[in-house]
Amino acid sequence: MQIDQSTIGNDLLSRISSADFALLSADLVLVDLPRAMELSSPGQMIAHCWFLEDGIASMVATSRDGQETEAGIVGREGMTDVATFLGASHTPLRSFIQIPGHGLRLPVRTMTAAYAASETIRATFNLFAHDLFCQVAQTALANASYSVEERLARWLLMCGDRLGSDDIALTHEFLSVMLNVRRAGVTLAIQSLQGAGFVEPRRGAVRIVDRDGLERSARDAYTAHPRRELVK
Amino acid sequence: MQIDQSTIGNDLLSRISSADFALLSADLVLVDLPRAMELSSPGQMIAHCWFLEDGIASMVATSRDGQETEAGIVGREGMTDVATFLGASHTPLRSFIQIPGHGLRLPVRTMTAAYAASETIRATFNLFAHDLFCQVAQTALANASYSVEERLARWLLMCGDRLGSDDIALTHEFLSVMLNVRRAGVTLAIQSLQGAGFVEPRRGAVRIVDRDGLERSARDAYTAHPRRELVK
DNA sequence: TTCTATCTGTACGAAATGGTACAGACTAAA
DNA sequence: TTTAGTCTGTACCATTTCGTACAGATAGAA
Repeated sequence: MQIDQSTIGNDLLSRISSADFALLSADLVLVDLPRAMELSSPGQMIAHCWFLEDGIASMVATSRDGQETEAGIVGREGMTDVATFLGASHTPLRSFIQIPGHGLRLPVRTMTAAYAASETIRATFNLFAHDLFCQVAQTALANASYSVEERLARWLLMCGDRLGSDDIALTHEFLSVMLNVRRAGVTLAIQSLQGAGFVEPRRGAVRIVDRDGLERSARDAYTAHPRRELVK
Repeated sequence: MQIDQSTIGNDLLSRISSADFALLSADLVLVDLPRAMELSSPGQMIAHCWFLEDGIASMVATSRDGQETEAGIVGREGMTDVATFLGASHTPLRSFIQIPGHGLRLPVRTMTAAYAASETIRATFNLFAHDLFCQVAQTALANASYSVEERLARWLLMCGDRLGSDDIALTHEFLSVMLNVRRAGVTLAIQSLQGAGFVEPRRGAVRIVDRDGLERSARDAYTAHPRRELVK
């Protein structure tokens, strides 16, 4: 059963030409993406690419001693893992579903074949890879230079962008793991942002109520929405 | 005056086939790379790619408020900037020469044409891009999870790898900017590593005297040498 | 040699963050 | 409605790192 390109919410898949889409469509499978589902694991061969339609996947950098920090996030504007079309059979990053949703699964073999066959697919996917690269570099900067509150603000904004929503359903505990800070530190940062009137805490969630204010809170840790370059 | 591939010390250029090399060689220009030379600047069009033969280039992530942190480094194993062949006309990163040396300059136009023309060039360069991506992700992790001393140890090891030397000629002041820590913090970290017998400070330089010890100091912030995957 | 600029070592309080613990609030299941 | 589990708010001290300052050491220029 073929998937109709016009019904697709993933930006990469909907933007490519119908000829390019035809290179992929036979092997695309619509799947549920429940919370915590692991999309790729460090050190393991990657079997599938994942194109998100909604929800958010997180890419975390890991070290052998168990440290984990989020390097980047991907929503409907992208896919995981770029290692596949860049020719690496595995990745040191762990990708998993942070906010559940739906997406499309594609065997790596089909991805690499289409990438090899079509210059326009390469152009589209390479730009996404570059975009993600920049996001990760920005995360490295944020982790070295900005306070917990600023990093949290950046993170909420990036999630909001990708969800197209101002409700971000994640616990303080979870946020603290992503940002590599204390759980109590997240609570304090949220309170501070709440005091300024930028967010409203809920149990198990945070709601953005003043996006501009939140952007100011993030200072320049949060810059442009990554889609901008692709969409322009 | 053509450049002979066999005389080239850059790993990317020496590894590609002679047919692939022929796509580039007419436009390659051998250049000196003095300290602080800017190879690409945030927000500006990229005119040339740079292939290092020795020395080290630094890629720093920048924000508008003037924060700067090193996201990754590149030596003879690679080039800058990956944005060129990934199809982005500019990059948010600033690249400059950290440790002077020599290299080859190539117009972006030639790079993109060769990338479009040759699947094997794509394979080689894409793997490098993925490698660099992983390095930057690891930097994001290090910045969030490790102490100044651990990050410094990682950084010295990465430099040593790329230089093929244990003498790293950089001042504390410079290191502090790269790591986004106090200059005095670098001094203390070096003293600690010296006390353990892993490095020896010189004026304007640090010498690695016990590589294994330094690796232990870096804990798991420093993992594998990035060349491993490419060379294997 | 002498001078000057740069680099390094050291010190101090201030601020941010970590580690940990515990109580109250909320939610969902029994 | 009760109960158990989870989540959030708060507190305390320890540790790391920052900001800053200044003196001594070193290298190169005059």
